[in-house]
Amino acid sequence: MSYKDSLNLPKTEFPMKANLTELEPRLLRKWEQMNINEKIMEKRKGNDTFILHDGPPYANGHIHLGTTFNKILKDFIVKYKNIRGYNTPYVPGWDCHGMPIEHNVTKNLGEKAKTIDKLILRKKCRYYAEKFVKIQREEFKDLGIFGYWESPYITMSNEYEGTIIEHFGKLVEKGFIHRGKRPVHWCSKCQTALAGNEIEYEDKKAPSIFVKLKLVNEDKSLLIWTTTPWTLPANVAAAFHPKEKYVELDTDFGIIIVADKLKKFVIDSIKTKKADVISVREAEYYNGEEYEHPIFSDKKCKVILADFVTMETGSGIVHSAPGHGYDDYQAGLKHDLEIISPVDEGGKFTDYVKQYEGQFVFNANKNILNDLQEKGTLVFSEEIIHSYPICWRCKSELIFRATEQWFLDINHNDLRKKILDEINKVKWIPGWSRDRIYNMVTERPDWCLSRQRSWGVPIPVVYCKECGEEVLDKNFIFKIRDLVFEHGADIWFEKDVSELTKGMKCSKCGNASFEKEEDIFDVWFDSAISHAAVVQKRKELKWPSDLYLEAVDQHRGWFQVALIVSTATEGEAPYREVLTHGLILDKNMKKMSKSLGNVINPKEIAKKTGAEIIRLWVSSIDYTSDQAFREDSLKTPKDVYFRIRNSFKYILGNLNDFEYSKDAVKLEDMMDIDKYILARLDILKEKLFNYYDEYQFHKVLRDFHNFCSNELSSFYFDILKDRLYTYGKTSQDRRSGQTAIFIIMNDLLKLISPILPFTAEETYSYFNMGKKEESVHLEVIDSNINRFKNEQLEHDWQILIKLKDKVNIALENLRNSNTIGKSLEAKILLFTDNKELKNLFENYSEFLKELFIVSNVDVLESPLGKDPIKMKNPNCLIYTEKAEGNKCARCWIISKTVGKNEKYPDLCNRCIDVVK
RNA sequence: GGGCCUAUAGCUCAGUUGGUUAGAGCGCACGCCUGAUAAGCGUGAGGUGGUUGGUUCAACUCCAACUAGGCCCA
Repeated sequence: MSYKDSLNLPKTEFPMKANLTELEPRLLRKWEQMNINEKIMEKRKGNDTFILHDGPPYANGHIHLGTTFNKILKDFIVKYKNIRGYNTPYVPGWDCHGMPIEHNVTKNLGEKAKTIDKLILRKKCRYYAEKFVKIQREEFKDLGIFGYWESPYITMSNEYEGTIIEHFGKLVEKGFIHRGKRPVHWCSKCQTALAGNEIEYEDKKAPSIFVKLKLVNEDKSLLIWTTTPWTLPANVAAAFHPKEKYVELDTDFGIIIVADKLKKFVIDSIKTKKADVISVREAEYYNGEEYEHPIFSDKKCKVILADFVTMETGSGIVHSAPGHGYDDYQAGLKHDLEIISPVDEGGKFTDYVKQYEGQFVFNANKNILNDLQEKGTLVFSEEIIHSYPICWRCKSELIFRATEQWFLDINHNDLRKKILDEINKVKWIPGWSRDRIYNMVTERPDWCLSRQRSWGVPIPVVYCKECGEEVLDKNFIFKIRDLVFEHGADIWFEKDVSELTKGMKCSKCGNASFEKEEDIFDVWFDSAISHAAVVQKRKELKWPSDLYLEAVDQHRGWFQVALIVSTATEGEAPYREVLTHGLILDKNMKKMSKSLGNVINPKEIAKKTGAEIIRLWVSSIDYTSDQAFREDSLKTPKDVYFRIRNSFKYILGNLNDFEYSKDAVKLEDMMDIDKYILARLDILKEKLFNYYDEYQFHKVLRDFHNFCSNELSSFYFDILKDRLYTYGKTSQDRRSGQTAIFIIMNDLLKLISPILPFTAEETYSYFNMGKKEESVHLEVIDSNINRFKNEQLEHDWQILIKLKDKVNIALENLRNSNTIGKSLEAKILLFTDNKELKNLFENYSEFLKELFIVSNVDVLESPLGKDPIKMKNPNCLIYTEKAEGNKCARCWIISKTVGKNEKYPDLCNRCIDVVK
């Protein structure tokens, strides 16, 4: 007969199949309805805070795998700190101004863009940004991320824009802001500066010329090569590479100086018959040497040393015009060179260059060549075709032209040094991240704050119409700030300048009419002040933040700009810790980009597998290095997920008749194996707490999964089954096991809830734990990790488990010889000469067969004649046999007691007691 | 070209201050179970440690160069 009904088999509604794509929306709705964030904040009020300040993603397009990765990592930390009881307000934010949005909006406008009113364009940009803030917000929420989604920070809000202006005022007040020249890509047809992604490249014809620059004191010349003769009037220096050797050559064109490595190239290019090497010298020898200006003969210029000089082509000596080249500009700053840019907005020479005044630079090339020729300094000239930057809109060739810009002086008031000091106070994770930003700050130039664009926060400065004097006045700026707080930054463009400057007079000439600055702030300035606009202003937050967490590109970006502004205005860093993660690349470790067509949409994946699996994937990898995402990247996380889920299901099923308050067994009354597994639970908790605290999520997941898989499923649960199923329902031993798995469930749920918030919530709803919160995320995990630790048990069980592994090998041999199928058909015989092990066998004499899941275990007095499996240290011989007796119809154990009882002829004694 | 990073089994990761046969999970192969069953258990096969040199009695671990890839500059 069947005794199945008399068993306590697991029973639960908790579905084996997760069906995450159905579960997740359901729980999201639940959280939305109960307003989970508000509830959590209410519950944690007054507790220690942990502030993770969100770096704002750009409100352009849908979220991608990188932003998904980043937000999930942040959520791990916020949810972990929360379950540990911290008050962790998380305010997500968006970066809303800037070129990419303006560019997209302008592109959509087509021809109309050229004539559109600035205010209307700004309005369209605002709609555009709003649209994507909404889209991204829903996409982030779908990933199970908690936070102030209903009141995020957006950099285009009145309050935020006002704070940007306020901080500009603070910087002005402290003397960090100055005006200076800087070369930018300039379209002389559109008469506007262009940003990086507005520049296209096309093959264009250009002159390629070698020109002699005569040394002042000697009858020798430097030889330079250029493809932009029109920049020669702006020449201020000749750059040598500091680490290269230079040779003096006696040629058909006189004695010329070129880089040793390029002499052959030069000789071939200029077609000189004579080329005798007179000397070879280090670049340093020529440093500071004076030469005659190529255009203005009475002007003297100097040789400088600069790293950017290449040995790929040319002569190894670069004609340097800081007003017309970025390298030159950088070198110019370093060597304090004059920044000359004698070219007007239309690309025509100004009166600085009398002989070419009014000529369009590209047309002037010809005349310049002629003049050089006449002078005899033009050594060689030809036409080449090379890739040249052109305007994305009108396709005309761009020039590099120095323009007036606003700068933040990185060296004012020792700022650079202070920033470096602050860097040393911050904890950078991983450690090398400190070196990276330290080197960057050491090298970086002044920060150019101004952009010649429309969509951004205006720079609140006016110029005197009469004398051109700039009014950089904190009182004026703060007045504008107040207007912006009230009306938004559009007010700057809406109001007439006379209204804005009412009552003001030029401090220089006394005139009262002004002109508005039309430039806006670099968007990095927007996000740089989030620590002030958000962390300082929101009452639920606390400055400085505990943590910033962004990808590795933010050392140049957000980490750095925030640090600069904060150090300049507050005197210290806005964060205590900075965590950097790598980037998500495609399967070939290549960057994902639209043009390569290898972009993976997280929404698509989530639709198929659920966000939970993406979260598990995020937690499974070491984020400190870049990660490849492949189609099968989610395969392992899926398997891991099902294993974890099944462990939960097993526990829930076996607790269906258990009520902790009534049925729990006291620790001292529990069976040793139950005490042991609880000791292991404490050890697991201790490790996971440490890993979480160090933000090492892949170690959290690894150990959590190993616990579920090794310690629970294949070891503890497998052994426990017999007891849970066949023992008397209310027997102490069965209740002991249930008590253990109850405690395990209670901790595991909370331990994994930061990584698997949906599954933890689902499991929690099936978990009968008496008094419950509305959500698992309102719970706090017991921080005590020394409840069950027991060194003696740990020691003993280490040996027993080692023995079980050996027994498994013995059983496998028996199976392979077709003697048994399942282990219950076997009997184990053990022999040991080790005292400690003998003792263990005595203490666990009744338990050994449960441990091995066999029907019988005999401890022998002496070894048997047959071949045993051997264990070393402690020594033990293991023999196997087929168990003797009959199979109990109820518990399936083979026992000699089966058949002895008339009433229950097919049951063993143990089961008869239960069934009775 | 410069600063910083990465490179251990098919995949994701461990490997204490250099010291015996380099570990785990997943996957894979084979087998068992059929009372966690679109589950569970067992056993096993997988690694010239990116490459090449060097230091050392001894290097995955230290040093150098190189290769491939990444970020940020240029």
